[in-house]
Amino acid sequence: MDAADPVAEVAGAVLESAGELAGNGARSGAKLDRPPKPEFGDYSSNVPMLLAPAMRRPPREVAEQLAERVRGRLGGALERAEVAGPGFLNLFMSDEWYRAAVAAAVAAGDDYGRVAPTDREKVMVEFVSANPTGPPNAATGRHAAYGDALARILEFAGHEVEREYYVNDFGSQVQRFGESIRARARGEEPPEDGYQGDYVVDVAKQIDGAADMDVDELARRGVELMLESMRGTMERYRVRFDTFFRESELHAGEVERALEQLEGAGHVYESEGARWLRTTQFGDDKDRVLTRGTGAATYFAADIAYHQHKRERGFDRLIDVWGADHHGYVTRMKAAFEALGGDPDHLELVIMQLVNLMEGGQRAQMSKRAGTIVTLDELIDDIGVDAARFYMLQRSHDTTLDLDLRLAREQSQENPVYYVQYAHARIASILRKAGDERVADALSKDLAASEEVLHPSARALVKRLLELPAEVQTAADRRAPHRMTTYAHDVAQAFSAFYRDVRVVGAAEEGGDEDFRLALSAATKRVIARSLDLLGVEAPDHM
RNA sequence: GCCCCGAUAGCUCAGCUGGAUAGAGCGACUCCCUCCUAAGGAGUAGGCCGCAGGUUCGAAUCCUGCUCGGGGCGCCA
Repeated sequence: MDAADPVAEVAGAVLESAGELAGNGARSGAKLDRPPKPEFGDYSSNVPMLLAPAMRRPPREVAEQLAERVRGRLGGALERAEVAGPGFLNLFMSDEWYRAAVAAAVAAGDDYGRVAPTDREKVMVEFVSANPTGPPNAATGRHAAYGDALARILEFAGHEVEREYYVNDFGSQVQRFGESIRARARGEEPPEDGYQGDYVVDVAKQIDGAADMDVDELARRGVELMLESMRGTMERYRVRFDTFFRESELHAGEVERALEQLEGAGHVYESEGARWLRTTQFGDDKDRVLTRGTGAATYFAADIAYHQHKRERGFDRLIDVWGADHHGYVTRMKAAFEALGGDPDHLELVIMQLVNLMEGGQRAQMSKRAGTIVTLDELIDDIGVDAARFYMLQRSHDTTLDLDLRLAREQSQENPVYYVQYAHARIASILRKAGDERVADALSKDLAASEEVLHPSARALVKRLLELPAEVQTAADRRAPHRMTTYAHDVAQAFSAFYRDVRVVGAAEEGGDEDFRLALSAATKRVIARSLDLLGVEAPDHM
């Protein structure tokens, strides 16, 4: 049997058998599922129903033929195979198979769950990229948790990943930031369209002679101070960026170069004194301005240069994490990317839906401009990094997230994250009780040779652990870190049932194999730790 | 008007590249610590999976149309 992936071995047996029956063409859509009820076996396949039309036989008859061949292939790993319902093939695995499966997971050690990509890519994940004119807020927290977790997952799935923060340190907003700092330094109110928040006062205090300083210089220094503070918050939030790329760098020639390239490709025209990109050629509903009548480049032009710059840095794939308010920007960005010769499929623009910070049912506003903010730091102070990250990652990125502070605060002990962490700590406690030497000894045993008769709870737990590689793959492929939160919870739950039904330390007293149970517990601990790590959440040994 | 996202249990949401009797957490109610951590466990109640059609052996899942909610439609960034 394939020691590396017991589930793949089962799937392979089914697919190969199907190929023998109907030829290799008839396999698409074939799946190995985990059935909803124990009576339906450990694994089931819909293959018979898919093959039936091609074979011109009733699905259940096809299933019988398939069962025969699968039995031959799997031998002792299979307890029995049954045909059920409209034509499902249900497989019941033997203890022998389960023991070998645990042995395989244990043997993989900390690498368990790591998947080998068919196509290893160099990926850039650009995220947060919040304007450095205000403190990070809850939305920043969602973007940061998502981008970071996605990067962790892609790395674990075998890709080479770089994390970048694009700093918008250029243009009118930054200008207004400088003006606001100067006003505060002079003890005045910021301009109407400036930044009203108190943090501007703090920034002003940190810059000597701010009252008389040039606005551009003030803006520059202010941005650097904000960035420094952002970096601190991100570090606290366990988010690390490989690079901070400043928009201003692009205005020293990169933007002009990108525009010339577009012009050379014949996608640019002049009208009403402005230069336009013919994005309509690439599916946009209207053309977009590159340089204004004043001659100044638009933000769009800079962004084009930025993405061209990314391409030139040799990435196979660019993933940008954007806020919901940027969705209208997607088509034109992809259009520009394509106009420059890029493959639009290799530029992924992930749109994060909003975070609504609620306070006891009331909506808390999050406008950076008005300065009425619950900052990310305040959120972390309130509910902790682990809960904050887990909460932010629990939901799919394309659903609006309601985060009720009062609830998160009150329930911080009842939070799902604590449930998962508790399971981890509990296993740590069991292993402590057994002792390091006992555990090391158990892990070194030939578990496949164990005579442990698995309790249904143990079987359920093993099956959960075996899902890790597929979950990692799915989370990576679908850019869906939230999958790992559900999975982590499921594993914790499966362990709780195992803990309830099966004694680990002192297993011999109830006729069990302590070595096997210790190893299974250790493997579970690793899986939980891994799942949490991919989310950037800690896995404590004590709680 | 156009574009994006959503609509699943009282609340917040998983499940969505089609499978068997639709799940979790929280909330409500009833129980369980002589026993490796009760931050735990067992159970009960709670669903026209927004509506209407369509495709299919099979639809919460795919397609079309509608309804409602959120967001966006600058020579702002």
